[in-house]
Amino acid sequence: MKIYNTLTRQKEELIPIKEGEYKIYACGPTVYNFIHIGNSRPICVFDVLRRYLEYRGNKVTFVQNFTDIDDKIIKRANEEGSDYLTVSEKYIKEYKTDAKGLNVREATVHPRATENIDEIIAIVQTLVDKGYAYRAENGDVYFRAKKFDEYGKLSHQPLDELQAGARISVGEIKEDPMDFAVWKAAKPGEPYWDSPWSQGRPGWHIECSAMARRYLGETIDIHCGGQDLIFPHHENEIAQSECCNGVQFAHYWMHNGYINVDNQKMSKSKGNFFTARDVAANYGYEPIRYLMLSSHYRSPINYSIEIIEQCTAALKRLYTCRDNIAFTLTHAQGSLKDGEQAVIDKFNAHRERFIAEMDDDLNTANAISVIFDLVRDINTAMANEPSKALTEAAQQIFAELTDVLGLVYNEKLETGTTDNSVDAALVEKLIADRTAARKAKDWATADKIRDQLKEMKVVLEDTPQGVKWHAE
RNA sequence: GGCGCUAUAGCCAAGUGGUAAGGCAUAGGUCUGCAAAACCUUGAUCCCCGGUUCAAAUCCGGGUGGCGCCUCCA
Repeated sequence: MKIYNTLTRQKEELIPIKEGEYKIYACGPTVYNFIHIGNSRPICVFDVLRRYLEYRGNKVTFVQNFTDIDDKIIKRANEEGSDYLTVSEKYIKEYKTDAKGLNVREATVHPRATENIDEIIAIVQTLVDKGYAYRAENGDVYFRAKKFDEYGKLSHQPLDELQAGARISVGEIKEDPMDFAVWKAAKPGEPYWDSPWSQGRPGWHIECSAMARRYLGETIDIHCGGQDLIFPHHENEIAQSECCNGVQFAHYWMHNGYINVDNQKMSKSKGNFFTARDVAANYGYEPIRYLMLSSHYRSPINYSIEIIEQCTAALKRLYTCRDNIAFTLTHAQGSLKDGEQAVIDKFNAHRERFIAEMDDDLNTANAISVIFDLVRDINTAMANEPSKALTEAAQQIFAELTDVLGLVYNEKLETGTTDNSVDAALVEKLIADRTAARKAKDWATADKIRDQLKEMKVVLEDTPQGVKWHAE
């Protein structure tokens, strides 16, 4: 498999440290608010990376952190008149609700910054001992960016150019404008932990270095995150980890593109964001996941409601196919018939292509197109009185491929309506009445019943094998 | 100022040398009592101008438009 490595700016063959095992670290959310559509992109994309690696027979250890202590969280707590723990607990819970809705599997470990203070202090201590970090007079501890020769190797920014353009205030306390905080002394009223330098809290970048090392070791295979984290966050992580441990931090760096709104970057600070929760309320979560996978993960996506509706329509086709298979399975019989082996061969060819596309830098857009090609073949086969054996083969490969992408995971495509319950017994009775009316060629009555069912959000399909219905 | 990304049908979106995947929408057809679903058919001089090549959406040069990072942000 090849993936694009931000470090080298090219597609590279993905080779793990230990064959058959991958250690992946993904930067998780700072939990001070509901996640927005943009936040849901890395979550979905890297969930697919993990699923695919496992599908190909690898063991994956996937670590995603929660930043649960941070300026924004403290600010939020002050606004709400609560404390940082209340805020972070609340939004971790909300995050998990959204992640579950997006069909994102729980990470192997979801460490929290505040549960790893000892590890963080240990790393800062090593950096101070080695001369890479220093205590400022106010109790902050800063990293000497210029002391690390390779600083800038991920973002490919020459140090002096960074300085020229950066609007970094040359604080009195820092030796150099490029230096960044690894430990921040608490201001009055702020939460703090004891440390050799001051009562304070960890800087943002150091926590990822600490949690990656504690749960995955000094060198990991893949580090993931959004493109906006390349600088300074990931650059700083590299500096801290490599100066501390003396070995390469991550072999591969993967970064997803942005979600834009009206071609502008969506961000919490701009306020032009849509939360996943809000979109899900009207369309369900799955169209969001579909959208994230419908284009290449490094390309920008321009979000709009129209796009979400197109995604919903596309998904509907997948759900219809799945339902067609299930319906056929209720009456299909026997082993493979003449000519059906050719259909199986076609299915297998689709699987091969699916794998080839995913192997090419996780081309989910093409992987989806393969699934649609498969759907066409399955639909054709299902319309042709297939044997039970063929129907089961169709069901198997459909589930197999959609599961790698984590799509088609609801009992029915959520429409956002609050009441999805249907009285199945009543539906069956009305269908029986309608069937009787149709037999008597009483079309008026038959259509009336169909309209009645439609008002109940039940859609009918007449097939040679009987009436098929589904709730919308 | 430095470093990058991007421009493909009405909309979304693959495709890095051999005359354009897939989805949505549209139109026509098959099937159906009518529908629905499905299936078939239907649509692109690949932003512009040069160049390289037997051959370019794809490589090179130059434009133009859009966007991002360099500051908290997925």
